[in-house]
Amino acid sequence: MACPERARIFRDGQGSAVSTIERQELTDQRRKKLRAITELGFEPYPRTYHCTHTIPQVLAEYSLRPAEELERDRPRVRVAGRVMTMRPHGKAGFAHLAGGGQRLQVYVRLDAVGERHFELYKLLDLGDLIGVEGYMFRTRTGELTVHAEQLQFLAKALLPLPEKWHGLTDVETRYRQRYLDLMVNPEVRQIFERRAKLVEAIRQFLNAEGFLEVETPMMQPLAGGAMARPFVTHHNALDMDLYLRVAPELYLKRLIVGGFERVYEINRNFRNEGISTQHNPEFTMLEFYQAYADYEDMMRLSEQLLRHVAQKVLGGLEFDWAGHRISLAKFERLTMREAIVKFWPPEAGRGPTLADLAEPKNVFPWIDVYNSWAAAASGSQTLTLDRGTAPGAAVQALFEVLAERHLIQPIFITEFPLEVSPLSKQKPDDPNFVERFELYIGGMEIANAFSELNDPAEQRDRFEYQQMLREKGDLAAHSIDEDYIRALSYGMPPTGGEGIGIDRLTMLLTDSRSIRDVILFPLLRPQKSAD
RNA sequence: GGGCCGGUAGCUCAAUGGUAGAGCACUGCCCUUUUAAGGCAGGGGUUCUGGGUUCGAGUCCCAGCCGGCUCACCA
Repeated sequence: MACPERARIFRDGQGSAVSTIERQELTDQRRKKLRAITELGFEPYPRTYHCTHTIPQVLAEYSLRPAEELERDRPRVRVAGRVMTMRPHGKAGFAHLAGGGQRLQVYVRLDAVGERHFELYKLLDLGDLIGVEGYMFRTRTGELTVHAEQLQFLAKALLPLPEKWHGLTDVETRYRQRYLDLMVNPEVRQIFERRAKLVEAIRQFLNAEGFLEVETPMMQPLAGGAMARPFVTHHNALDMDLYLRVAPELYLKRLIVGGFERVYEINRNFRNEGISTQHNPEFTMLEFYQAYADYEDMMRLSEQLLRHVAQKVLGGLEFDWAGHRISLAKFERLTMREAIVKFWPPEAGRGPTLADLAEPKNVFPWIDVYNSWAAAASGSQTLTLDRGTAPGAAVQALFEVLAERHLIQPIFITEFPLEVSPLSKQKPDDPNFVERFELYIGGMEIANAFSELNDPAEQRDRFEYQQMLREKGDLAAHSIDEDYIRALSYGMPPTGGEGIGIDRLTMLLTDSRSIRDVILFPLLRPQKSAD
C-alpha cells in the first residue's frame, strides 16, 4: 500500500497551509483504519462488486411493500453506495448508503454478519464506499432497510465529508470541488440531471422534425458567426494560429449550401469576454438551421421546441424563476422600437413615439433625454456610447438599458438594426432593419435568430463594414470570411437560423440565478500552489 | 477592469482591541430497530498572506491573494 509517511504541503489560494492527502490528522486516522480493514482480510481497493440492484431500484421495488410481506419473503439484494450516516449501537448499527442520488438504510448486527464483518462496520468512516448483501425489511419506525448479512469494503474516503446537516455552502469550494457538492447537496445533482434531460428533449424534438445533428470545427482559422472576442491558440505542426469558435454559425450554413437542409449542433462556444452570473467563457449553444424558412418560421419552431422541452423536463409549461411565475403558454412579440416606446420610464418625461424612431439616427436625442433623467434618478444607469457609435447600435443599446429587465414572460423582440446584424437579411420595406429576433425570458436573452442573409454581394458589404469597425478597434467585430462568401456564391436557399443558449435555458428550468450553478465546472481563477 | 461585501478547526458558524469558542465531523469507553440516535471523556487553530499602529490585533490601518454580488463588455 502506498502511503508515504512524509507530508507534501501545498498552499491554497488563501495562502494557508493545506496538506493534500498526505498530512492531516483526520487523514492519518483514516489511513490507519484502511490498514486495519486490510488486516481483517478485506481488499483495500477491490476491482468490482456485482449488485443486484441500484439504490433507486431497491427503493422503487420495495418502498410500497408492507413490513409483513417483506418479513415473509425476505427478498435478497446486493447494493453498493457511499456511507453517508452511521449510528452505531454497541453490537449493532445503522448506516445510510447514497447512490444514484438516493439513500438506503442498512442495518448491521453482529449476530447477523459475524465478527469479521462487524469489525469492518466499526472501522467505516463517513464517505467510505461499501457493498452490502442481505434481505429487505422494515424497522420499527417503518423505514425500508437492508438487513445485512455480508459487507464488502469497496473504497476508503481518506478525506472527511462536509458537515452532514448544513452541507457544503461555501460557493468557491462547491465549484472547485464539484464532486463534494454533488455528494452532499442532492439538489445540485438534480440540476444536472435536469440539464441532461433538457438536452435530450431538444435532440428528440429536432430529430423528429427532420434535423440532422452535426459537428463542426471548434478550432477555426477565423472566428466568425457572432460578435465576440475569441480565444487564440496555436497549432504547432501547421505553425498556425487558430481561434476557439465563438459560434458554429458559418459552418452550419455551409452545410445548408451543401444540401443538408435541416441541421443542428449542440456544443461549446468560447468567448473571451467578461464573466458574470450570465456569462461563462465556455458555454453550450444549440444552433439550428432550416432551409426554405425565415425568421417567422423560426419563431413558431422556437415556441414548439421550448414547449416540448418544458413538457418533457417539467411536465408542464409553467415554472418559477427568481420569484416570477413564468408561463410558456404564450409568447408575446414586440419590435425593438416598440419595446423602447413601451418601456420608456414615465418619470423621464415624454418618450419617443414609433414615428420618432423611424430613422435610427433619430435615437440620439432620445438617448440624451434618457441620460439627463437617469443621471439625476438614483438607481438608473446612464448610457454611454463610444464616439462614432452607429445609429443602429445606439437603438439596440437604448433598448437593452430600458427594456431587457422587464422581459420576464416569453417575448420575441423583432426587427433589429442593420448595423448590429451582419448576417441577417434586411426587411424588404425598411433596409435599416433586419428580419431578426431575440427571445427573452426571465430578463435574459435565451435565443437569437434571423432570416439568414444569402446574397453574397450584400454579405461582402456587411463584412467590409465589420472590418472597418475592427480597424477602429472593435475586437468583437467580424473578420471577412472569404470562403463563406464563396459558399454563398454557389447559392444558399432562403434559410432561417437560430441559436439557443443551453446554459441559460437550464437556469430558467432549474430556478438557478447563476450560470455557474448549471455548469459542472465553471471557470475559476486557478488556485496557486507552492511547495 | 470599477464599486460593495466577505475569508476564523475538516464542515457550518461565534468571539467590545485583552487567555480563539460552539455544533457537526474526529478519538476512547458504554449501548442489538436508530435516523440531526444517545451518554461520558478527549484531541484538533500560521484566525487568507505580508507589512504597520498598539503594552497587547481575529478585531484597527496599508498592500496583496482568493471568492461572492454588482457595474462595464457580451449570449
